[in-house]
Amino acid sequence: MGRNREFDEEQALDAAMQLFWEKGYEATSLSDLTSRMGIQRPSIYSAFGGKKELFEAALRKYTMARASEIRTKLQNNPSVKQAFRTFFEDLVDEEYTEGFSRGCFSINTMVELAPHDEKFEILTREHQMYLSVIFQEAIERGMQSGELEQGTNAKALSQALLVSLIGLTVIMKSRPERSFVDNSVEVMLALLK
Amino acid sequence: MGRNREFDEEQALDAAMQLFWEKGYEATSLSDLTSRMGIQRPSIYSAFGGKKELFEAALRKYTMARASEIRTKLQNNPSVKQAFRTFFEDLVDEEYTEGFSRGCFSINTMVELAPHDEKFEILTREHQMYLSVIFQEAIERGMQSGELEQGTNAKALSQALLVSLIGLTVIMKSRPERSFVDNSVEVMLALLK
DNA sequence: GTAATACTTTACCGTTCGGTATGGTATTAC
DNA sequence: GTAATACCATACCGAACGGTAAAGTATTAC
Repeated sequence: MGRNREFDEEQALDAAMQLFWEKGYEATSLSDLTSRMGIQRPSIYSAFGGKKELFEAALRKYTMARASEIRTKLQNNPSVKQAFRTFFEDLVDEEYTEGFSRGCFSINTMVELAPHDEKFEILTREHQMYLSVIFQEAIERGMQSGELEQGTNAKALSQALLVSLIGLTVIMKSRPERSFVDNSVEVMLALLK
Repeated sequence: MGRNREFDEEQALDAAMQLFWEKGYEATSLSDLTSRMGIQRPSIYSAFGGKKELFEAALRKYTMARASEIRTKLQNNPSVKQAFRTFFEDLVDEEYTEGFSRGCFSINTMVELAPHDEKFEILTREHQMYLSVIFQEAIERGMQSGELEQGTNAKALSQALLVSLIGLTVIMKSRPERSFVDNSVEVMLALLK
């Protein structure tokens, strides 16, 4: 009995995710959230708990979506080298096309919250570890198909590529010349051989 | 005429730098600052202007000190390969030795402020560009001495190494297993040949 | 229809925020 | 010594913060 929730919880969470992604945790106020989510303050508390809990839910939603997106992109191409190239180049294209650089929600959180909050240290670490495994599996596929050298250290290489991806994502926030980023991508992709 | 300033401005700025470095801009309050700097609130305003201006002064102090520190480390070793290795390994050691990961003040600022404040976009970009030139000069020295291959693209390589350095610094905030970082460093250093 | 229930809305809570006006105090120039 | 000056410390400002109590409203079960 009783009334049913009027707003779409998933849709509201998505709006919160966009906002936290853009502005980070501290700089996002509850007023920002209510106006963007289209619901009132107590609705946030009844549906999600509080600001921190809402942030965590938003981050979880983001990391799950992002991981499966990356997995798909790397699997869609029969050539592993081409798959990584397209992935990196698309990433750069998107950041330079948009007027604004959101970067990666998980990376932003690693910088803002992970050093002071163990929950987010763990959450972001697990996401990065998961991505590095996705990278590793793609590289191992390339080794099995003969596209990549047999002697390749798939684990170390995937970890280095992930670290480079993070570095790329972060430095683009300072809007360096496009050639800077393009050069870096070329050097990284040359590791795949 | 009139009274002279009682506190050491440079020392107070240094305390502010440490605090902003640890906690970022938004999460650092004026109360935090006054207690750590050992001075009262109006003294901050008369000496530095305001919170944003104090932050900027602290960031400038940091980037200048950091750049010259890095330049020194890369010049101190006759072998460029060894210089980069020591530089990266020391960086990792320091982060894993301390219980707490401050990372790099400029990188933290790139993530927190650069996307929303052009002044810090420019400031952080210029610092990164400066570092990449330091890297490039080191690599070019290595090419002249014959330690590195003549065909090396010094510019692209230095940019890629800088991007990797940023990625390393950031991912360490999530405290991955040490082997993860060590592996990445090995792959990156292998680019120097 | 009725009573119970759970959501929405409004208004408000104490606290903390960045920033400043004010008054006391030490130092300077003369 | 004296007057002018500039720093220091306290107290305070309005605004915004995260969070919640209370009242109104729609929906449910019976």
